[in-house]
Amino acid sequence: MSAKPPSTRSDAVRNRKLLLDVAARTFAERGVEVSIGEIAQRAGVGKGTVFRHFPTKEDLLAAIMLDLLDELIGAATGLLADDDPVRALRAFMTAGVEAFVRDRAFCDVIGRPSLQSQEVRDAIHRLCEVAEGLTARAREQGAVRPDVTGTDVALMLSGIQHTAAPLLDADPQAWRRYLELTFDGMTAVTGRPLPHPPGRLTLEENPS
Amino acid sequence: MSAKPPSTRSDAVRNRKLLLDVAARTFAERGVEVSIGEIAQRAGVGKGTVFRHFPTKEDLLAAIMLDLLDELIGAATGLLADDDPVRALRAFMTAGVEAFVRDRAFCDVIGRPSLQSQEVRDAIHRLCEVAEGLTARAREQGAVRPDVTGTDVALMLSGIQHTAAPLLDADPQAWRRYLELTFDGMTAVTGRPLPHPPGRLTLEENPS
Amino acid sequence: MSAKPPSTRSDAVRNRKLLLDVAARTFAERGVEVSIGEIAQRAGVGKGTVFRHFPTKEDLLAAIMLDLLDELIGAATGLLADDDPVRALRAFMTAGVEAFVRDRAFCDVIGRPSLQSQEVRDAIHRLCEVAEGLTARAREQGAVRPDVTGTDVALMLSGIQHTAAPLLDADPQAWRRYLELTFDGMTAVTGRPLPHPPGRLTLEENPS
Amino acid sequence: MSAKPPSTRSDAVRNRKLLLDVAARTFAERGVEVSIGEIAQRAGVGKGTVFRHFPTKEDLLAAIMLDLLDELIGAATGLLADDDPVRALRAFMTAGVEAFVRDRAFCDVIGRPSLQSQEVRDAIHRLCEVAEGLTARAREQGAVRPDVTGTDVALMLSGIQHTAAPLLDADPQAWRRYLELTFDGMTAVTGRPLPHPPGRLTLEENPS
DNA sequence: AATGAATGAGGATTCATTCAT
DNA sequence: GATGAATGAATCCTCATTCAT
Repeated sequence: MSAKPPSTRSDAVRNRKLLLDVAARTFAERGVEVSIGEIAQRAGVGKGTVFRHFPTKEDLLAAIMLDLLDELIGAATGLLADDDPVRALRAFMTAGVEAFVRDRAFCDVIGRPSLQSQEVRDAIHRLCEVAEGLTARAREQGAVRPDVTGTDVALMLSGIQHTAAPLLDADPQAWRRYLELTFDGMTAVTGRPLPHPPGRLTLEENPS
Repeated sequence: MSAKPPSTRSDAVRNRKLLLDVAARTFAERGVEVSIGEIAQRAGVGKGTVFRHFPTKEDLLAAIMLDLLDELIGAATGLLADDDPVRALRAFMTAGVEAFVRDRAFCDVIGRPSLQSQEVRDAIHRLCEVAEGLTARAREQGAVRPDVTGTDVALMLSGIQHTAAPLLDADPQAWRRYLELTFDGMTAVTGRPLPHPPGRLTLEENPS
Repeated sequence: MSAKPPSTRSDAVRNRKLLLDVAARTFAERGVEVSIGEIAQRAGVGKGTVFRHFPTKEDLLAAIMLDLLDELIGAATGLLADDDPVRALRAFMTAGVEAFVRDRAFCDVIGRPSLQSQEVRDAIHRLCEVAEGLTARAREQGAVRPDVTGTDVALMLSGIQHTAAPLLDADPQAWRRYLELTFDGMTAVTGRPLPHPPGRLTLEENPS
Repeated sequence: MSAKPPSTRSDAVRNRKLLLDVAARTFAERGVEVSIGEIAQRAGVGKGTVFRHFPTKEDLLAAIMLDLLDELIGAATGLLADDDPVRALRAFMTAGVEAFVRDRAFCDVIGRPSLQSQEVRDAIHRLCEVAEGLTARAREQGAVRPDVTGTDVALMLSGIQHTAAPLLDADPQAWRRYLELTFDGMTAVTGRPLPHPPGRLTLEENPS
């Protein structure tokens, strides 16, 4: 009852698609702060249309984030078929960091649980699971330390982006340096286990 | 001459201190978005009082950020005297990540150049320099890879915080895991240099 | 492209008109200092509505001043067709002084260049030009002294209002006395030229 | 009981004088809008000191306006002794217009009755009386038209300033042109009386 | 008396959201 | 369904005035 199914009228479908595209691009460039007004303008539709398709700004944002997450999950799932686990894991992390680098809103949302709808939290959880699939294969083969989890890997994508963030204006590829460094940390053979148990993301609304 | 020095009157000094404390705490908890009105309310003073001490919100934020940065720089400088370079570097990074973990506004400011005053940029630059001092000693002794710079280290502090961010509500120490992983990446002996040249932070205003 | 054209939707048109009316009346009565909030209240709309129609207070003021100036320019242009140049000039000055007398904001704007947008400056310039047209005809026929310009005439409209200002509450027609006196000064045959060259209004923003 | 006599303590006397000077200069340059804070700063005293000497901003303004008016009244009174009535009248008007040209706040106050205290209104009344003295002498000698009054003359001072106002930045002497024109209007022999009875300034508070 | 710290009402402006057309 | 007009809460900031030091 809360999630009214998207209309199937052809113009509405088209508009919904258009809005998602434009909003995605706009949020990506400028973060979650962009106003609905600007998105509507860029899309060439009225603000009312945005709100018809997405009852609140949060809903619109969530839809876009879900798309992004699904894409990433899809890519990761595909990589499970790669017969070189390390290459697959690296490809996944590369794609993941790139997604963050490209999208300021994605960074905002992942970094601020208060911006996450239940659906987004669920998708993040699924992402962690595929990541775990990829990680497990590399782990089993001894290519990454035994105590690195899929959640670790997923979380580090955002961390790598943020490490590089202050450099990205001047050098859009700066993240590659930190991805490599992180990768080396994951694969390092230290003999010492990581000093803190791995995390699990909270699936429920945080009542803070 | 344009920036009048803080008053030395005892009541004003007390209030200024109170304001900095309350504002620092508030910014730390909720990020740069908190309104001056709320800070005033929490401090039990009128809005006008905040503006008397800090002519703009930006000034207040900058003062707090400078304090934080100076503290960190001071700690790092002290660690230069430690005779174990690796221990010193690790201690510095620990302190740095803790600073980010404790303070959402610090994360906001470091991650968004548009929020940085020239003074803040300068302080960040100084921080990178001390970080380089600490890193160089560890590097010279072969404890960290030869191509890791102080700026790398400083940048990674923020990255580590962001990696752990989604876990911190449930587990405030989660960052320790990622600090260790990062540290291992820095110290890993791979034989391969990092794939992208190290960055330099821009010192001037970015005219974007 | 930056200044979106006023909406043509009937309710918006009505509201825009209402807003202009109310704002014009309010500005007229109380000068440029009235707050947007008060105008909105008097118009029975929300503050946001005012800002939707006029993005800044300055824009609203400019729109009203332009209307006023255009009206005056239109009247003056019409008077160019009058076959009695002196009667026409007097009619123009009468209309002009009346415009000032009726409108405190008009006085404020004309008297304070910092309140003038480029469009307003341009309109004032056009007003001076029509005034010159009217003046020239009277001058040619020897009815006004040879060295009185259209700009002189336009400027004196405001002067006459200010002369009478302190009397207007008690006697709303008091300006007629000073208009006559000024007119007599303009038409006086003294044989002596005016002691200072005529002025030209600056068309560009004053960088003071 | 409402007008506490100025203190006679030497430092207080000195401060009062200093404040009047600085405030007069500041008001003159920038009009009645200047903040008390700026005046205090320019005078090198605390805001509290300003309010000790002048309980409200209005009081300070009134004191300055009174000084200005008294000076003008004094000069006019002196000119009553000049044996050339026309020269004297012209000298008075010159001094008067200059006073307005020099002082934006004077213009503001004269033009806006709501800014006038009872004392200021009284002084304006006295000014009109001396002006009448000067005018009468010129009138008797047939040098100005028979129906021009001292109040007319006094009022026109402000009008002349406002006529020239838009030119004054570019040409600080522009008012001379309009003073002459006005003077010629006053002295014109037209045979026609002015079309509206002379005004009298209201002495009481206007309950608008 | 002098100071300048504190106050809070008031002002312009933005923006998510609702609703009449 | 689409539109964009209306709304009003929220934000930063200014300034006359009061009052503790």
